[in-house]
Amino acid sequence: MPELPEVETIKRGLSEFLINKKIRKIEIFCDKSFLGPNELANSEIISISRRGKALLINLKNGITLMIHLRMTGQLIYRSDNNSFAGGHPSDNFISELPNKQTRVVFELDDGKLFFNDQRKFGFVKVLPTAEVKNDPFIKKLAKEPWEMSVEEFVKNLNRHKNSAVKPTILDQTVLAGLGNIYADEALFLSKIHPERLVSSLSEIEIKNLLENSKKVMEESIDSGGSTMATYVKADGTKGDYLKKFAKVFRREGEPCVRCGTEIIKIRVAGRGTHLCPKCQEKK
DNA sequence: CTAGGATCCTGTCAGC
DNA sequence: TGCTGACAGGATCCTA
Repeated sequence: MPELPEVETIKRGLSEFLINKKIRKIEIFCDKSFLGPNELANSEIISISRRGKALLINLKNGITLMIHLRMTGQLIYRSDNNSFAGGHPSDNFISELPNKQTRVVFELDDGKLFFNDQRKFGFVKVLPTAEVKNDPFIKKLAKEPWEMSVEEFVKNLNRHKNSAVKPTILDQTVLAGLGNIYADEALFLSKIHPERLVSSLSEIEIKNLLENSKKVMEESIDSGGSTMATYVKADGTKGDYLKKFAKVFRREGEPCVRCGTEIIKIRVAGRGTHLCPKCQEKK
């Protein structure tokens, strides 16, 4: 997915257009993508928030729409005067909608919000705002790196002493927000090999890892995450926002920016993983 | 309880 | 051209 920075960017982008607007109608093209009753006609959006990678659209009637984009989810807003799109970068940002990847359409009193999702792993879930905190995913979710103390991070990591560090920091109950891109980037900045066991990490390395997790996600938020604005450049050609800050992700074969060694791609716990074999020694 | 692999689903790309 | 397998910005479920 769409990791924490993309969801944060969507939160900010959609807030500009959706606050105080009413949802007139919800059209569901894929039952798997919409969990809960469709009884939200004329409900007003009062705020949009976020917990980890989950987007929360809060309605005046005490209902919250929890949206998780998972791997390929996108939210695309269009009206006569405005448009905004974010999430998994693809031509859906600019193509005619709805299309065959459209799963849910929210008709607003001003424009439409499309939930597109190629792989159908993502979902929109209807639940009482007061129950959001009891949702199984939200309930287990760890703090985001900005709120996480080193002590708590150590404690959470130590539940997985015998696991490799990369899958452990991808575990949202250990630290909220990192996904496959930012995990690789944070490990590169921290000079930690992704396959190192948690038990082998020093106090300093853990502290650096937490700091760098913040840093990579902040940088991405500052550059606008993955949205229409970064997907399509002003001249209409396609941009690649990843190239702006990613030092290792999808850079296999290119020289390391620190030492010039060729970046390699390996597989760790089933996920494609990018690293500099010299800066990130396995030990 | 943890560890690790399979699984959900659609689409694209490399290699024959 | 067509087929086949690998892989994908995530998280859960199942088994050991």
